[in-house]
Amino acid sequence: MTAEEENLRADARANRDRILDVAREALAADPTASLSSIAKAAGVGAGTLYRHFPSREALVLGVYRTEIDALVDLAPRLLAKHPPLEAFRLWCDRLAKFGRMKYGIADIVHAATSEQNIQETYGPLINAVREMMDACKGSGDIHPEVDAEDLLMLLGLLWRIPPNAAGQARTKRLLALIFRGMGAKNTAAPDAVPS
Amino acid sequence: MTAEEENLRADARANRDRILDVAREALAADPTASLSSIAKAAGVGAGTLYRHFPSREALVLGVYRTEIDALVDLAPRLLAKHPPLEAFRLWCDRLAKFGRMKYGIADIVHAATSEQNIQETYGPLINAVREMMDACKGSGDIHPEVDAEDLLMLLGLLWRIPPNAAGQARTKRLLALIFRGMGAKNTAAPDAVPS
DNA sequence: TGAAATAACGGAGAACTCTCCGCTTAGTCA
DNA sequence: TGACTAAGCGGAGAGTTCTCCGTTATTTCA
Repeated sequence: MTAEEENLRADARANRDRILDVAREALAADPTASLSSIAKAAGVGAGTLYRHFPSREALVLGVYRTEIDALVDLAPRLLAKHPPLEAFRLWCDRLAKFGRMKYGIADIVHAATSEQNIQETYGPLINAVREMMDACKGSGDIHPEVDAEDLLMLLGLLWRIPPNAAGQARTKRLLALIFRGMGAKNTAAPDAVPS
Repeated sequence: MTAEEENLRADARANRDRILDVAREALAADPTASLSSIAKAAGVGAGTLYRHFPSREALVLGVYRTEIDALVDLAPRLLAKHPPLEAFRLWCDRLAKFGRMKYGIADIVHAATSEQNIQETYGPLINAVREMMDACKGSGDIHPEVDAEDLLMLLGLLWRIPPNAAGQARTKRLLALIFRGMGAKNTAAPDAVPS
């Protein structure tokens, strides 16, 4: 997953970084900012932007790469400190919270689920989920036939929920439903969700 | 929900019908057919098409309105013939099947979940779900706190699954997970899903 | 029936996405 | 260090989406 960043000619790499910098600001200010305006602001042609990020989704994923990596890193750390099921619950809460912060951009990420050019960023996320699920299966906390990709699909849904009070309640209900659907017993207090 | 069809001037209504006719064919042939090409084929200006259907989603929902209505009508008929939970399961299977047939268009429908101008078509679907869920709650088959809109969000997800063999397996797994999440006991044979 | 009122039309045009391909330049090797 | 060779650039342009608003048609009602 670093292949896209290494083996790049110096100028290409500089352009890539510059585009990401500009895009981070532009998208934060307005999630619908046009790609051509981002290209112009970064001082590159549209072709250059599209070569590096073939779609809006790819660019967004690039921009939030850091946050996604952090989420991936979090998984083993939680597993080390908590029983599997609890670790998994906490991780999902964090994932939901991340989506809540990025609402308006989240649907783009979600739409990207099945695109190949996204798999590179998406893959590590799947691995993190799988790792946690395997731990939970090992401890008998969830059904063994539940699939990591299935689950990530469901979790991606959480990112499409508006970040208001009603949305937070819905997130809580859906997470509860999903965990129950995976066969988890009601061990966690439903109010233990950190804000 | 008929307000959009009544109170229309004669020419407007004729245009609306013609657009739907043309769009049905054009979208069946190519789900990415441009809206301007559809407008041209229907012999109306772009403005007219957009006034009737403010977005691609609205047009698609209009085109599949018949099928959606059929799905809505199906709910009470199933409830009359089967125990609540079984009726609900059968209905969800039909919903999944519908999505499978319309793959490529389904994501558009899914994306429209929170748009107001879609609520008219979306509303009856929610009502159908609520009706079945209430029956299931009445018979104690599912948890009382599960929400109809939550569930429809989850079911909408099924429409985004590719209609191949792997996709069908995933659909089955997800439906099983969702029903388990709602608190349903494993009553239905997992192979009872009609193709 | 003949205006007046207003619902609806339709296409020009602004803004955008994405591709194509001739040109430029970084890396390489004798 | 001077060319050679791809990798990379960038902008023109084709195709879209969606809006705006002057024009046209349908109702209504006197």
